[in-house]
Amino acid sequence: MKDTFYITTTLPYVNADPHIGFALELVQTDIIARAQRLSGKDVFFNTGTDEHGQKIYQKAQEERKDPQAYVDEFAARFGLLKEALNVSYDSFSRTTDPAHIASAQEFWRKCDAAGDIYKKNYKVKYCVGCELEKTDSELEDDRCPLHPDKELEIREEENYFFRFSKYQDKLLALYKENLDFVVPDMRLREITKFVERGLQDFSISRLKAKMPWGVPVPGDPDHIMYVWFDALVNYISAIGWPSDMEKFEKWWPVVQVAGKDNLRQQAAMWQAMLMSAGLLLSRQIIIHGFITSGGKKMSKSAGNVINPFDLVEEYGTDALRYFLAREVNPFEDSDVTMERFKEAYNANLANGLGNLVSRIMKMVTSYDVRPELPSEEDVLADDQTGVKDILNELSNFSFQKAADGIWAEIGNMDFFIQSTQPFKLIKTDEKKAKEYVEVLVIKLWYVAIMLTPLLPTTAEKIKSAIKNHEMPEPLFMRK
RNA sequence: CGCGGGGAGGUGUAACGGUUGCACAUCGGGCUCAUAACCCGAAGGCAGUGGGUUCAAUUCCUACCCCCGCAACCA
Repeated sequence: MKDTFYITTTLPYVNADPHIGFALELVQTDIIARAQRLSGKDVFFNTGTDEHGQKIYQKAQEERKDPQAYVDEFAARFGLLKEALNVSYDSFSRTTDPAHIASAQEFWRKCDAAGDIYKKNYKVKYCVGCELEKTDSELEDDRCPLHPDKELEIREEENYFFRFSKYQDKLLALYKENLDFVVPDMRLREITKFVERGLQDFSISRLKAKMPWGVPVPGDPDHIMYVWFDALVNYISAIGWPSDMEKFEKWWPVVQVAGKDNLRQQAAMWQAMLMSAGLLLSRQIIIHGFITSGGKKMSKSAGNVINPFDLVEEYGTDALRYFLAREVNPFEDSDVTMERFKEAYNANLANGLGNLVSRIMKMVTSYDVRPELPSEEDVLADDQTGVKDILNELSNFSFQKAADGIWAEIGNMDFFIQSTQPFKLIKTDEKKAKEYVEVLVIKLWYVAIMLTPLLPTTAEKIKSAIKNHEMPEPLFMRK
């Protein structure tokens, strides 16, 4: 079995500040990456930013900025998530990077050589009121909601199209033969149904005269690649395709983590593009749900936006990681409110884990218990400790189940202290008391190792306190 | 008949063809090592509604009601 593992998030589009939905995707991906590393795999973890396209171009113009300066600024803001969420990515890909641009162009040539790219007239609906092109989903009753009294103009332009329709059967075969190609199941069913209904070729270029901010189409100076086409190629450009094929071969294929809004693009369009270019398909697509706030989609106007940086500021990195891993359903939409966050924080981190560490380490240090600890490597290799099971669950996206298992163990340990009462026994039977505390600290050692992918900093603090035989600072203060 | 997801104690949620589990909140008891934390116990759900399959359904099927996403070039 290949002992390398390549995983990536989607690249968020940089027309707004990072929000908690993307934080969810990053943390989920990071947990899997860390669990795989602990299991002994050689891991490559990619994320980055998608920086081309009309919306960015417009925004930059509105703010009277050079598009590159504009995206540089946003890329830096997304880069701050690395530290805020303590994510262990190996590569931060930006689609404006020259190597990526060259890769996207080579990819285009491959698809073109396969006969899958052709020119066609593309009809767009244009609202003269807004002076903007409109898509069907932006319209109400086939009219611009902002200018319902004005007729929409139909404008035509020549675009390049990708022969998506050609790959319908191959895609269906892929889904049928590879039942965990998309997880969860319901998303595989959803994409299968979608493809069964028939595919339309999609436009993959824009006129440069209208929208210059993108990757130039090879051999046609009048056209710019449509942002989707360019952005998807990042998954292979990030690992060296085509300039460093040795690196590419080492890591490809990829496990992709994406939101449910990205199902089609990742599980169908991108796979068809890979087929066209003659590359191996992705290994697996994991589709997470959305985070809602107060039962509603987060929006500035509703005033219910939850900013990941604010949560980290108030509760800390590991508290946010904990919440996203355990209190949020990895596949379904989940509601997040500040109340719920605080409740989960106090119950499980302050009163649960944090308090347990304090009570055990207090006894360890005052009774001077110095157990022999198995090495971390030995614990990871031992089937009996339950650590392996936890890592497996984390690798298989069962974040909640893994966390439930760890917190059940925390509960057991609190119960063990209560029922053996070493703090009382120390006065009458010192040897026995110390034996109990020794059992506890070894169990805590295992717990710390299990926690590593979920709460890396906290796990490190616990391990360090145990190894150094010292009372740690409180891990999570009550709020 | 466009596609898909969901309706469970005060709130939020998990699993499951055969005593509904967990967290928070509430009530009673215990402990003092600990972050007024921890442990034990109690109360609280006819599992949206009607029908069906089954020895047995919250779990499978079906109809209806309600909520939520998506419906392609919007990344």
